[in-house]
Amino acid sequence: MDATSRLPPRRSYHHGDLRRALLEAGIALARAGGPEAVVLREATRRAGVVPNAAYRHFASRDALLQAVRAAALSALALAMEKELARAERAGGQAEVARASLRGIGNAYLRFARTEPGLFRTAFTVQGDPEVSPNPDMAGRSGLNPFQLLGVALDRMVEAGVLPPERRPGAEYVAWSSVHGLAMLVLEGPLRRFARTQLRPIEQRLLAMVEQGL
Amino acid sequence: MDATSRLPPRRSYHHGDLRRALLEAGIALARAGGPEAVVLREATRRAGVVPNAAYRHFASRDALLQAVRAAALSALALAMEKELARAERAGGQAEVARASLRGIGNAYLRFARTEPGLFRTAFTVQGDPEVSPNPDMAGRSGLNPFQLLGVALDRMVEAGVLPPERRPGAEYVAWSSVHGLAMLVLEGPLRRFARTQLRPIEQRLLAMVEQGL
DNA sequence: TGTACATCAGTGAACGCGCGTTCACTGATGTAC
DNA sequence: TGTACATCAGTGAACGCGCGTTCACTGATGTAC
Repeated sequence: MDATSRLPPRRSYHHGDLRRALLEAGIALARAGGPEAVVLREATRRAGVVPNAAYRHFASRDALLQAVRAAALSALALAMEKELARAERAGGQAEVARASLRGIGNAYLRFARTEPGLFRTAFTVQGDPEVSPNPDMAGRSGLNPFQLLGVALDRMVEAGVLPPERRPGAEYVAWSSVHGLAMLVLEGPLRRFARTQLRPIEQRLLAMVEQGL
Repeated sequence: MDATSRLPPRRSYHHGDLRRALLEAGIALARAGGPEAVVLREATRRAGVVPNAAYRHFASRDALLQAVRAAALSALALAMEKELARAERAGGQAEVARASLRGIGNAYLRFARTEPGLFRTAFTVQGDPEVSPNPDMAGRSGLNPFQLLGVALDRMVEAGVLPPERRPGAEYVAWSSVHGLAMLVLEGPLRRFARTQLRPIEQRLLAMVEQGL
């Protein structure tokens, strides 16, 4: 697209770190335009390399996309970990647990708001599932976003805020609510809402989850 | 794709009802493969007509897609209306109100489960918003799915089950939860779950919304 | 330290794909007198 | 009821597009002796 994003011709025949360069170009593309914007040829253009050179490092366009996706999930996991750490300084055990769950939800919604392209890349999978726990999708703890939500819910149980019998399956219910709001904001009827209108809706949703679980 | 879906060559030069034929082909395509499967050329093939003939009836591929989308929303609205009517026979006013909200949620989740292609076509908009209330998206009542959710929530307030001050914005919170679950089932971590595993999660989510609102 | 050779990471050129869309056309239909 | 003509709804042929991907290649690098 944009000429500034292309590199000047290299002087050396070898690139040096083409895999990383392609991945970073892919991330930039996803950030700007979501998964469908991750175009192999454009990534090679930005890396200053001929199109087919990508095949030394990625088996296909889809392999590149999956790597970008993993990076996006990892970024979200890192944001969640920060919130969890912050929650630990919240006071009593029950308060820590509640703050953890809210923190996870807030990190998720903030990620959707501030990085819509990466968010969509992370969560709208078109092809096959890929359920395997991939370390590339994780944060520093080695846990991915879904598992980090589990941590927050475990804290709720340990703190006696969530009855143990309601723990199984709780992540699906919590995840659904927050994910749905994120989607409505990104590509649904809430698309045109300003951030100041969104905040109260977000907080109300999180309160509902906390209470209704 | 499939030869059975193509019509034998017409005997008359004029088709007779090409617009309807194209729309129905488009709906069939969306049903089978979601929005990206709504391919103008394939629709004309199925209607037994040359590709550019479509332009007598639709200004562009996107116009056809929007018409299909409206039809999908209308189908959902009809399903919701049925649930609302059924809820009216539920007993006392409070019980009717609760049954209405649950009915709306169930209709939504069932639509996502049984018509994933149409669901995705209805709700994953790639281009511009189109917020205008379009009668083509409505059910018999003239209300679209979002407005029908509003009806259920109004009933909750009238029945005294939902405090009036919590009414504004309630549709966004309710919608988010249910929409999120539908998305996770269609293209998220719940994709591989059997229907019997899904049902309890669905019911629990709806209970949470009812309580947590 | 120097040379021979295998391996690696790029280049160059070209494919086929199916799509949406445009143009100039012609057969069929409906309307006015 | 019959004819003349405008309008409508199709046909036929062709575009350009940018993509992912394959093939045979060559320049650069690393390794063994």
